[in-house]
Amino acid sequence: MAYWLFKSEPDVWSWTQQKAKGKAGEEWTGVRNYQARNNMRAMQLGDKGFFYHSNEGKEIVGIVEVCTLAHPDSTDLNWECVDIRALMDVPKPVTLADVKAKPELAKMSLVASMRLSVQPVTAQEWKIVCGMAGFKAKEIP
DNA sequence: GCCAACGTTGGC
DNA sequence: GCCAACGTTGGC
Repeated sequence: MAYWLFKSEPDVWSWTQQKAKGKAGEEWTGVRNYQARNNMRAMQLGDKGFFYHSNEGKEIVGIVEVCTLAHPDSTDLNWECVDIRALMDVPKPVTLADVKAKPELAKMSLVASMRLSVQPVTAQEWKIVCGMAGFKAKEIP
């Protein structure tokens, strides 16, 4: 099981909209970057990810799960995407400033590869961020 | 709204 | 295959 981070501008696609899609989930369309696409190709069913609001908020607001493997992006068949579904809110959003303030997270893609829109997250980073988000050790998704 | 970082494109 | 020009992302 791997962990990821999905960035979205709330103006374009927000966590509220994602949650409204429920268990069915929604295509993560619009990625036009090879590295981000390769990350999606590597995803397995059941992989989990953070849902991050860029621009407005600049914070991790929820937990999602990959529910469809990479397939052609319906908005441009030359590209690919996965489907993700919202699992739960984060008890307390984790802001970019929070992440930057943690020396242990200096290597996290969110800080180190700022512009990448679909990023890998290590198991350790996942744990730390979940802790910051208010999950108790036993509740970490 | 500005601009730095960085990916992509295209001329050579 | 190099690299300058250009476009886009996203923090500030």
